[in-house]
Amino acid sequence: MNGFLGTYSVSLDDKGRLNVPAKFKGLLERDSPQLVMCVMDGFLIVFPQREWAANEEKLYHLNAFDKSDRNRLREFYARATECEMKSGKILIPASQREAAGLKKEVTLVGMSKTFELWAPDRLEKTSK
Amino acid sequence: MNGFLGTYSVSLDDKGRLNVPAKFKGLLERDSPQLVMCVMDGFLIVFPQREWAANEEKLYHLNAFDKSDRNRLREFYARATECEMKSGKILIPASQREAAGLKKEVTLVGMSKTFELWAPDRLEKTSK
DNA sequence: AGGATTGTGTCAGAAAGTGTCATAAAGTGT
DNA sequence: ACACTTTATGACACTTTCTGACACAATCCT
Repeated sequence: MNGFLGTYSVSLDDKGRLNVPAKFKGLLERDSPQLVMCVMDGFLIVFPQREWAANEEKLYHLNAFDKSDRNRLREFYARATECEMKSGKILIPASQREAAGLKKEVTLVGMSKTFELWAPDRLEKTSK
Repeated sequence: MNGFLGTYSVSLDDKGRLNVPAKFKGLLERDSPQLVMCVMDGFLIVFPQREWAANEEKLYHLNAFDKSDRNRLREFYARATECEMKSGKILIPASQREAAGLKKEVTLVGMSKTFELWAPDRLEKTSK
């Protein structure tokens, strides 16, 4: 597999779990079921664990005792949550669902190393 | 696990104890229940014991006979308290609660190696 | 000592998260 | 086009986690 590709429309179950499409499932299983889900402006990005770690490295030069550096670190970490694919599903925490305006229907967009979760209406607006 | 990630809203009990979210609890249990809690500008930082020690090392290069270095050291140590997670909870000393303006609701922000405790209104202000 | 304040363990009910399965829908090979 | 396989959905039962409260222990104060 070449990474996460394509657009899928899936529906969340009663507890807010996302059923991972079979094609993505394969990728996650090979790597690891560990994920980090991160709020961006109005949508969510899902990083496989390894990919998240790679992004985190870019922050190592920041000084946690410096006020403005610390603010930048906080922005990054505060929006993230650890998740796991369990029984082929990913539970999207209530706070993240809300941040991304996710109701029942969710559009999933592959972005190679990561993938995104969108409320269908929001995606439509940005792609115009 | 990737360290402390995400934002949680928790409420203190009648004695000012914080109920540690399950995801953070796991991390603390693996390391040790020993913590150091430290007042920063208007919020609290919680260091797992090991992380505190690592940070302390960074301060060794400061000169104990230099006035401004000494002031920085004093600030750092004077505001720190040792704590422990007991029965899955952390008691936040009254003085720290006051310094951070914590009432019933507390927002907990993961910062990878450490995490922060905020009064919700204060956090909102700084993130703007 | 007695009373107040602060700290600690525990538990019940509510809320949130998890595993599993039956059915429906979509995809595949011949 | 058909039978068959795989995948997705919705539902249910169950488990874990969170909250608020209570009872008790330790400490401090006068």
